Amino acid sequence: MPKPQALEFSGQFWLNRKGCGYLGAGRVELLEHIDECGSIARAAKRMGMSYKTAWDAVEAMNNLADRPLVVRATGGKGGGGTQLTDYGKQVIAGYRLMEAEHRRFLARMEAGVKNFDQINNLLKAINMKTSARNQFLGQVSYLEKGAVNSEVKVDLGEGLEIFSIVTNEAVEDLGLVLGKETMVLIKSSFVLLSPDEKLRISARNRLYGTVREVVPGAVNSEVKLELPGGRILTAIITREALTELGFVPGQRACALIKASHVILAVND
Amino acid sequence: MPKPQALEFSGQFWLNRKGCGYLGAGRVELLEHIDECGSIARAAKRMGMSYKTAWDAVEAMNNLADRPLVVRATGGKGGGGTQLTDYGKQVIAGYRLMEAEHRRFLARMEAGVKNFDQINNLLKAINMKTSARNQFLGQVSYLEKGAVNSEVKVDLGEGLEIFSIVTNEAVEDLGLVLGKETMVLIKSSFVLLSPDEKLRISARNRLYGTVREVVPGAVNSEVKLELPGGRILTAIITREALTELGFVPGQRACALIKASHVILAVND
DNA sequence: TATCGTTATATAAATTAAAATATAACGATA
DNA sequence: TATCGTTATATTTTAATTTATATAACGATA
Repeated sequence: MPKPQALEFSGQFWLNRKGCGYLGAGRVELLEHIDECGSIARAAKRMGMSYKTAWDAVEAMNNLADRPLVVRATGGKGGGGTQLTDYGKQVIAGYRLMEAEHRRFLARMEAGVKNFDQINNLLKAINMKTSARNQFLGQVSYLEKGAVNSEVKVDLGEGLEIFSIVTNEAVEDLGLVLGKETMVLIKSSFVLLSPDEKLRISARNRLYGTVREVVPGAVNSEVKLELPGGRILTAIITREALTELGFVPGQRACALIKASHVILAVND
Repeated sequence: MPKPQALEFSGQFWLNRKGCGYLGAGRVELLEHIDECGSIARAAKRMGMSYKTAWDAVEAMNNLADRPLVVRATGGKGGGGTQLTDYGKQVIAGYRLMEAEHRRFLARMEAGVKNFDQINNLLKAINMKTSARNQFLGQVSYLEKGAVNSEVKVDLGEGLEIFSIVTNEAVEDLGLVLGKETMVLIKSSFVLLSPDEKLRISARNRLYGTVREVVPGAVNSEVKLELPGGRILTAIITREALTELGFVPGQRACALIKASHVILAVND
C-alpha cells in the first residue's frame, strides 16, 4: 500500500487538423498577444518567442483553419500589422473554455485519487453519462435550507424555472449557491403529462409546451414536448393514459414534475 | 459560423512529484518493456530508446516514488537484470487506468464539440457531479427490451442486485449490454424503509441492511443503512414515519426502491 | 520619392537534446 | 580466476530544434 503522498497531475491538450498540430497552449497565447499588440513581431517579442517561430505558427494556423484567424497587412502607415478576425477571437474563447474543462478534469482526478488501490472505482465515477433523458442547464435563483432537505429553484431562461428538493448534504457537496450554474436531470418516466393547462395538482413544476412527437408502445408510450426556447422534454406515459388523453403533435400540453424527482448536477 | 470539419483532440498527461516529472506515457511503456524483458538495456533497445535515457528515467522514477518500482541487480549469472516490484506493477496499472480515463475525456469533448458556437453549453455537460446520494458500481446481468422501456438488472456484487427501468433510447445511447460496467444512481428521497423484512410490496428492489445513523429533522429525517459489503444507502423519510417505525442504529431494515426510480450511468 | 515598421522569406549560427560510444564495476558460474 | 551480460557512469558525436541575423517587398504618409 503506497503512502498518500503529494501527487500532482499535469497535462496538456491541443487540437489537430489533418494530422497536423493546429491549436495549442502556446499558439493561443500568441494569438492573444497579437490581439493586444496588433503585430506578430511585437507579440513574439513580448512572450519571448522568435519572430520566425511566431510567423510559422500563424501561417500554419491560418492554413489549417477553415477560415482565417488573422488578417495580415504589409506596408501602410505603421508598416503594416496583424489583426484577429472575429472568428479568431471565437476560436480563442473556445479553446480557453476547453482548456478550463481539461484542468477541471485533472483536478478531479487528483482529488479523487489518494492512492493507487482505490483508483479503479473512483475513476469510474468521474466521467459519466446518465440515463436521464432530460438535461437542462440553468442558474440557481433561490435556495431555502430546511432541517434535512433544501429547496432549490433553477432558472433555465426563457421564463422556465424548475424546483428541486435535495438533501442539505448534497447542497454542501455540490457547492450550490445563488447564481451557480447547475444542470437539471429528470428521468422521463417522472414526467406527468396533462392536456389541461390549468389543473390543480401538488406537483411543484409545471412546464407548458407543444407536443412534437408521439411514439406508442405496448405498455408505455413516449411523448416529446417542445418547451419555450426549443428545448425538448421527453415523457414516458402509460399507453392507457395516451389513448385516454389522446396527445397528438401540435397539441398544447402541460408537463408536471415533482420537485423531489429533480436531480441536480454541477460542473465543479 | 465555422464548418463542422474534422477536429482531432489530442492530449497527454503525466504525474509530477515535488515539481519533477514522475510518470509519463514513455516511462510507463519503458516499465512495461522492462517487465517483459527483465533488463533495462533490452527494454530500451526494443522501444528504440537509448540506454542512457532509459537508465536516467528509471533512476528518476525510483527516486521520486515512495517505494521502489524496480529492483536492479548488477553482476550475477546473466550479468544482472531489472525486475518490477509488485508496487511497480500496481503503479503501471493505475497509470493505464488514468490514461484510459483521460482518453475518454478527450473523446467526449471531441464528440460533443461540433463547432465553436455551441461549445459553452455542451462542455458543461461533460464533467458532472450529481446530487444523487447513492451511487453504486456494478455490471449489467440482465436486459429485457420492451416497446418503449427496457428492464435492466445490475449486479453490484455481495449478492446485491438492482433492477432499473430505462427507455430504450437510453439503452442505445449508453450502450448497455450484458456485462457492461454501470453506475447506479438513486436519489435518497426515493428510498423507502421498512423494519419488516418480509413484506409484500410492488417495489422491485429490496435491499436488506443494518441502520447505522439517524439524523432527525423537522419534516424529514435521514437514515443511513449499511448494506452487505459495507456500502451505505442513504434514505430520506418523513419524521412521522421515523417516529412510527422507530429506526435506531443497529436495527435490521429493508430498503425499497422502485425500478423506475433508478438512474443508470455509464463511463463511456 | 524617401521613410517607416511591419510582413515575408531565406540563411547562418547557436543552443539544446538525444544518441552513440566507451569503460568500469558487479557477482554468480563454469 | 577468467567469462559473461548486465548495471552504472562519463565522454564524445550527432541530429534536431531554435534562435539570431539579413534582406526584400509592401504601401500609406509626409
